[in-house]
Amino acid sequence: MAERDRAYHHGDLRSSLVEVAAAMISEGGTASVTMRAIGSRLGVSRGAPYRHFSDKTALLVAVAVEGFKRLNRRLGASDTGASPSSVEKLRRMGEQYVRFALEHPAHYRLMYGKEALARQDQPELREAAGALLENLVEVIRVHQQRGEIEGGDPRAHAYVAWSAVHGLASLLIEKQIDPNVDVDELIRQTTRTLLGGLRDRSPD
Amino acid sequence: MAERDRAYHHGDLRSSLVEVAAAMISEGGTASVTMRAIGSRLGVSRGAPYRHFSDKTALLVAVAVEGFKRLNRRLGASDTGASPSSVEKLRRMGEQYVRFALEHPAHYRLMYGKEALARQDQPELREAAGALLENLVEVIRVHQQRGEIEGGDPRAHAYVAWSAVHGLASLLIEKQIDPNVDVDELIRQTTRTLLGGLRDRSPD
DNA sequence: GGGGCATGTTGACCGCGTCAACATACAAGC
DNA sequence: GCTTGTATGTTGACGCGGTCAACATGCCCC
Repeated sequence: MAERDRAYHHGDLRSSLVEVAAAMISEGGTASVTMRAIGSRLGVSRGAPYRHFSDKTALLVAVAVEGFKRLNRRLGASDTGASPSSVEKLRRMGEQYVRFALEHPAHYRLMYGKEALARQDQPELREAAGALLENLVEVIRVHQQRGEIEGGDPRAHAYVAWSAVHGLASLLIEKQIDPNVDVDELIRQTTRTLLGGLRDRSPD
Repeated sequence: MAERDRAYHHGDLRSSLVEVAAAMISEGGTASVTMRAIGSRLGVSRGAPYRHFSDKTALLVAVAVEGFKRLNRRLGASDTGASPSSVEKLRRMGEQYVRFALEHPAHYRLMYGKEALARQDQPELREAAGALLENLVEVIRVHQQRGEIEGGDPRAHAYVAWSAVHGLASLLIEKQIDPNVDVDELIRQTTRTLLGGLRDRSPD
């Protein structure tokens, strides 16, 4: 019961701060997030957040953690309904990953930006980002057991897959990709190429 | 002769600004780059840069452009000495790409960060980043003609390849990858998987 | 050698993150 | 119920950083 966040003056300000900060990031980008703006949006003064976060970065880390959790949930959800006997599941995960980034560009940027990641000491962040990787590893391991993906360290495969989808997401978000290309098709092609490479490694 | 940047008061301050800013980014990260610091490092006041750049972001864009040019040069150099009749060239390009990012993390971050990319209106930046893609497309086209890479839009393949190396570079830079893994091996595995996927697309 | 423009300087302003001193509200024990 | 302590929120102030306007200075051209 020691953890009751309930109402002293405001009532669970900590959660509200994270929530509002996330909303502001989505609406106006990271630059629009200032301690003063967050406070005023919650009817609270600029100093109030410092009772819950040591500094602004700590708040942003919390927002990033929240982002990783949402992303993890979403990837986990791509589980359901997938035809279970093909790499389809991995393909869907990749697709959902990129889609998440496209739908929440500023939030995604924060998750992978140095602002948040400079604080990898923060165990929560390490854990949330780590969970992403672990899920990937697990899925790959399953596919390996089914012979759908070549053997070898599943973690290495996971890194490769992660790189591919993260790279695509990043390039799309940062508008490095010609807006005329069909994004859906590009996502499909990326996952296809990736899976093709994982499936069949011809010797040198 | 109209473009002589030579000495009014300082002597080609514009170039010096870009140079010093790039150096400071490498040494102390983007946060360490302030107009005042840049100025004092050049023996110039804080206001001087504004005679050459409309604002700080414009300066950073110039630094980013310089980064893309360096990266392009480096990728072009991986041309020489590669055994010309295999995808080896593409593999080397990928490797050099990631290595560049690892050697200049802050600079690389800037190149792909919103700070610079928000100014895509800036034609120089579009051009420098575009050249990267064009080079990739060209190499892929050559490999396609040799039958080493599957057909289809080479631009799409280029985006996929770019995503893979950029994603890996980004994850490495942001310390998302377990420091215990062998980076060289991971780079090799990524390019191998990528090329495998590009080479051989088995039908669904 | 004087006028005009490019370049550099300085003072000032504002917004920001942050801290310390202060204020207030809630909980618990008497 | 009242006191007291602590968790929470407020306010004033500081320093830093980007930026602009007013001013100063050097260079080129006529």
